Amino acid sequence: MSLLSKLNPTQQNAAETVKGPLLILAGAGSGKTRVLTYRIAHLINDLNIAPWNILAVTFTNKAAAELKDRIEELVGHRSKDIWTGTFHSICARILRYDADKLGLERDFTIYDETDRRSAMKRIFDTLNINSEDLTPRSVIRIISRAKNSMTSPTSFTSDIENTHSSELISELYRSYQAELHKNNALDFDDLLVETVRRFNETPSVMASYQERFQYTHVDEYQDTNRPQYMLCQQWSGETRNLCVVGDDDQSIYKFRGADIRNILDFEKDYADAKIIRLEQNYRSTGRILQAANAVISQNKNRKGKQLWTDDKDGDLIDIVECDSDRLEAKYVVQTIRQQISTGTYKASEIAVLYRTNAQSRTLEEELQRSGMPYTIVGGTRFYERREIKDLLSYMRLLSNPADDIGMLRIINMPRRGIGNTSINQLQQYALANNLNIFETLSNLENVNGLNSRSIKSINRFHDIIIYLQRMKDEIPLPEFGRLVFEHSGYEAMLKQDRNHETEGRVENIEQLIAFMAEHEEADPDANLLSFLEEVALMSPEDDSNDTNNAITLMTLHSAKGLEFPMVFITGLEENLFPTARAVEESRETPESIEEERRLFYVGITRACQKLVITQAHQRYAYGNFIDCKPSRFLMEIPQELVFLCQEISEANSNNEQPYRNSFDNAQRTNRKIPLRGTPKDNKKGVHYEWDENSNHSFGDIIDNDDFLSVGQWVRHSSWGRGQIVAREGSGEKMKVAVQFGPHLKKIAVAFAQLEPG
DNA sequence: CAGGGACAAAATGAA
DNA sequence: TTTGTCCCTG
Repeated sequence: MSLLSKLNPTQQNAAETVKGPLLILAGAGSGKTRVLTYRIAHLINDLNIAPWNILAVTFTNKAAAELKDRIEELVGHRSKDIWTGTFHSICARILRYDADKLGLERDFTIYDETDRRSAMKRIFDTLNINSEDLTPRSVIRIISRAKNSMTSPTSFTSDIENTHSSELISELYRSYQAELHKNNALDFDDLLVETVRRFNETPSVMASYQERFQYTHVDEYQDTNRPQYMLCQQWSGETRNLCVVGDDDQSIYKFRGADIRNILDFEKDYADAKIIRLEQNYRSTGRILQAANAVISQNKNRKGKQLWTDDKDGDLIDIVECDSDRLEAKYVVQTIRQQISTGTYKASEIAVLYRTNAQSRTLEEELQRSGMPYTIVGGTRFYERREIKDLLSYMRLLSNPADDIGMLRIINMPRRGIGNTSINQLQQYALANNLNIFETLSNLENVNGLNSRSIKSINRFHDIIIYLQRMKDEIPLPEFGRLVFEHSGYEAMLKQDRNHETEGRVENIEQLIAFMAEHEEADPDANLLSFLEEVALMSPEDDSNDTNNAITLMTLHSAKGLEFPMVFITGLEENLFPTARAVEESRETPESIEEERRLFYVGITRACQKLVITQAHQRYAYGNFIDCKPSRFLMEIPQELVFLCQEISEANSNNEQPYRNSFDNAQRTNRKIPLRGTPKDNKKGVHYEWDENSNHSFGDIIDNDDFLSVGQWVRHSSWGRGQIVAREGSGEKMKVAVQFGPHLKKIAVAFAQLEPG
């Protein structure tokens, strides 16, 4: 019996069409991963194609791993040799593997957003740029856009909406590339652009890959940008066995250069292309699909398709109006609690989606208050935490000493007596002699203006780096990670000021070391470089932790490709979803709202059975409340599909303390909170650290004439007026109990650090 | 060169 | 309102 008999006729057709260009227009939930899986298995099993001749590009590394697993179930261990990965990871692999032939250093570092911003900032500093409307950030944005449309510094003209400053930007672009080159680094965009460029320059290398990639598959084709489009052409080469899968209605990455025309014009690019539409949906109920179809049909710019299902109509879609974002979160959490307690859905079957990462905070607080398990995908990502970036910068520097950005990050972290003046001298010397900073460290006697103490400190640092460099290939990866942590002095620094915050940091680093162990275990050829690469190219969806029994919180973008039995989409308000920017742009170009609508469409089609959409009348942002109007998208859902309900504030406001986000947040994270007295009483800022372990009791009386005496009122920017009800100690170490709020329900105990004297 | 005050920026989405 | 960065001072 044939492998493909498990597919429906259209799917079968798609899996069997292996020669020539093929576009599979796959609607949401139409089983495209299934088709890809079976298609590749069919190639290997039935057509005897060698696995290493098959390439499959997916949107995340996790998706790649899943695809491989599923293929393995059909063809066994042979699946190991299939080339899979994201565009970025495959390019990185190629660039490293053939670095020498392509004119690169093999150990190049991959710069992320923060790194490239630091690099640009450095350029701003050296060129002494102080422009009103140009910031490192905005320039990076423009350069990134240029790269995504394959525009080099030389061909850069003012075609990208900048007026008079195009020459300057072109100059900055050039300098930026020079800086990266000097640091032996590539940024995310370069991985793609450089592969395309170097393939063109070195046809022999390109030919070797074309020979290898006999059958190329690209998932999520609607979100490819210009360089990715060109890679598709290069990789599929003369065989033109290119199978792209996508859905024009789900194109949501315009901001990073995705060009929806790639999919809309596929037939023009490949005249002999075959097109197969998958429109039967196996995921959602009838009503959810009807809503999705109705919404997306408002878009003009699309190929057009109608999803249909054999499934039942299912529940109505709940649309819930809430008074505020806080109540919205409460409603979501309450509803989830109900569903879980009645056993209708498990936590892992529920997802809460939102437009912007910032919205997760309120939801997170409410979930935490209710004690329900949840996991946040993306957001403040693990690898962007300070301590993790610092430690990774050490490791990066050790594998690529030319990486000045990493060097600058850690040369005085932990503080080791290398101050700004010394660092500036080093930088100047490096610049003048065309060296990187690491190289100047062994030439200190030639650097002007260093005093003997600085030289001593720098030498000590230099020794640390040399030692670690020597050790990097001597011991297993996780052991090495620990060595870096200890030997760099980072551990000592964290241990020195022991509080809740630093304990969290130590835990994070432990976790990083655990990842290193995992990485080494997964890949016998693992080394420091491969670990750093994996980390750099990780997508937020990739490092989602234990999702086994937790509610999932994520942005709509991250939700692409996933499905959940029950889905909440929150914040359906004008200027939030669609975003203010999209609303504004749509005044001139009405179609700019369409991308947002597609995003909403993606959200709706994530739901299998139950969809709840919420909207708030008021939202808390930048410290005050703003009024919100319901999103236009809400009106696009046909009324007969909707159950409308309202969530009124009175129902909840009775016994809740009046504190807003920052209070809970601060208590939870034990962050230092600046608490200022009223100007009349106290002109100096005083820092408090919340001390949850204090057993200080409410009635203690400590009398004192100091400005923080009992009975004194103080004001905090978020929590309003509070009164000191108790105090302990004096001078630098003083505990003060401050009470906020009218009902005397909550006592905040503070640990004060006063000005000496 | 560490610590504090003044001031600006923040939040669209992400490999 | 909160957070990060720059510059100034002791």
